[in-house]
Amino acid sequence: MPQQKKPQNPSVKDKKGTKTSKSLIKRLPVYLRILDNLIRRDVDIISSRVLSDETGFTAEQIRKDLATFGAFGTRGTGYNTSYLREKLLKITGLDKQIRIVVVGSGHLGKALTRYNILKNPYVEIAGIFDANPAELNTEILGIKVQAMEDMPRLIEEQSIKVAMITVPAEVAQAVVDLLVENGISAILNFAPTKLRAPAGVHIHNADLTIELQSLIYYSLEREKE
Amino acid sequence: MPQQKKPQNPSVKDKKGTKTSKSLIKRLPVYLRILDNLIRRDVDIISSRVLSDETGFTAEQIRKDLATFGAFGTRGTGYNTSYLREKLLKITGLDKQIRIVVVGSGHLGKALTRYNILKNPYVEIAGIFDANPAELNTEILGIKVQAMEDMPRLIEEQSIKVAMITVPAEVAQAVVDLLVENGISAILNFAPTKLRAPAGVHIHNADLTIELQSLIYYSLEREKE
DNA sequence: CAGTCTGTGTTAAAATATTAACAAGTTTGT
DNA sequence: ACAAACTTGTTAATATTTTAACACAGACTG
Repeated sequence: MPQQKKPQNPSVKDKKGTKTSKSLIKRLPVYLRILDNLIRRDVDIISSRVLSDETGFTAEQIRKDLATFGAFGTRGTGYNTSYLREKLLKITGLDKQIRIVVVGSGHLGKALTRYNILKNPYVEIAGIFDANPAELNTEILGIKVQAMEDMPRLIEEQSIKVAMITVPAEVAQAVVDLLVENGISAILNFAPTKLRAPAGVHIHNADLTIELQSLIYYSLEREKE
Repeated sequence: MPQQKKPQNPSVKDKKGTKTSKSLIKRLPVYLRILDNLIRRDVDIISSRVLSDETGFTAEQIRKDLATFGAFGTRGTGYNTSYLREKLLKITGLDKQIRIVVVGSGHLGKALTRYNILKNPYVEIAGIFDANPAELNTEILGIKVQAMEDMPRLIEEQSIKVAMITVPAEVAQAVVDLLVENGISAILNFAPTKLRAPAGVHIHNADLTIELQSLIYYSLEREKE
C-alpha cells in the first residue's frame, strides 16, 4: 500500500479563474459516486484509467477535469480515493449537508422525494409542500406534506437555498416566483415548461418526457454514411 | 393570415450527412412541445424570435437547428406551426406512435409510467415488468405489472425498440443485457450506474441524484471575477 | 411596381469542449 | 543507485457548438 503525499491546493475555485463548464460540473457527482463505491470496497488508490472504466468518460478527460481544480493525484500512482472524494465534496459544495425543499407532492414529487431520501446521501429533504389540502399531512417516509403558507418560514429558518419543483406546468412560474422571493437560488424543475427567474437564480430543467422523446431519435434504424 | 408556400425537403436526414449533435436532438422535443401549445392556441405562424422567448434558446440557434434538416420557414414571415411540427415529428421519429416497455415497478417506475401516460402524447407504455412477485398484477392507470418472463414475448410481438429502466443499480446491467438480447436498441436508464451495451444500442442516463447534486454547485454564493 | 420591412438560411467568426501528446514525478525491480 | 514501467498534469491540436453577421426571399405599402 503505497504512501501518498497529499498535494496541497486549498482553493476550491478553478485555478485560472476561468468559469468552469457546465458539462464538467455535471461529471463531478459521477466521480463522487464512484469514489463512494470504491471507498466502501476499501480501495485506496485509483488511476484515471480505472475511473474511466467505471464512469465511461475517457481517462484524459477525467485527468483534465480534476486538474481544473488542482493537482489531486500522484504521478506514477494515481489518486487517493478518500482524498479525492474530500476535494470533490468541497468543490461541489456537498461537503456540508444540503437541505432542500420539494414543492408538489403528486406521484412524481413523492417518488422523487423518496428516491432522494433513500439514494442521495448528500441532500436532506427539509420539507415538502403542496397546494392541495387533501395532501396535507400525508407522509413520505416520515416527512409530512405541509401547506404552501408554511414554506416561507421553513426556508428562512433553515436558510434553504435549493428547491425541487414537481408541480403542474400551469402553476410552475408562480411557484418559482414565490421561491425566489423567499431566497431560493437554485431550482430543479420537473415541470415541462420554460421558467423565468432573475439573474443569479439557477434553474435546471429535468423534463422527463424530453429525455424519452430524444431517445426515440436514436432508436430508429439509420443507415450510417 | 399570410398564405405560405411550403418548402420541400422530404429528407429527414441532415443535409450535409454530418452527424447531428446530441444537444441539437435534445432541443427538438422542446420545439415540438412549444409547437403543440401554439397550435392548441390556433397560432399559425411563429418567428424564431418568439420561439426563443418560449424555449429560452437563442433565435439564432433555433434557426440554425431547424436549418440543419431543411428550409422549413418562409423568409420575412416565420415558420408555419403545423408544418414545422409535422417536419419535427418526422425527424425525431415521433410521427409514429412509439411503444416502450418499463422495467422496474418501484415507486419511481410507477411515477414515471404514470407521468408518461398522462403527459407524453408521443409514447405509449406497452408493458411494465418487475421481478418482485408482490408487484405482479398491481395496476398503474390500468396497466398491469407483469413478470419478467413475459417480457421477451411482448417485445417481440410488438417489435418494441425502446425501454425505460428503474431497477436497483445492482441488477441494472443484467436487465440491460436481457433487453438487448431481445432486440431493444434504446434504453433510458434511471439507475445510478454505468451500463454497458453493444455498439448500436443507445443508453441515456437520467440520474436524478446527479441533477440535484450538480445544482448544488450553482447554489453556492461565488464571488464572480 | 418600386421601395421598404421583416425574418429566414447561410456563411463566417468566436467560444467551448474533447482528444492527443508528452514532459515530469513516483514507484518498483534489479 | 539506476533503469524501466507507470500515471499524472500540462500544453497543444482538433473537433464541436454557439454566436454573430448578412445576403436573400417573400410580403406589405403607397
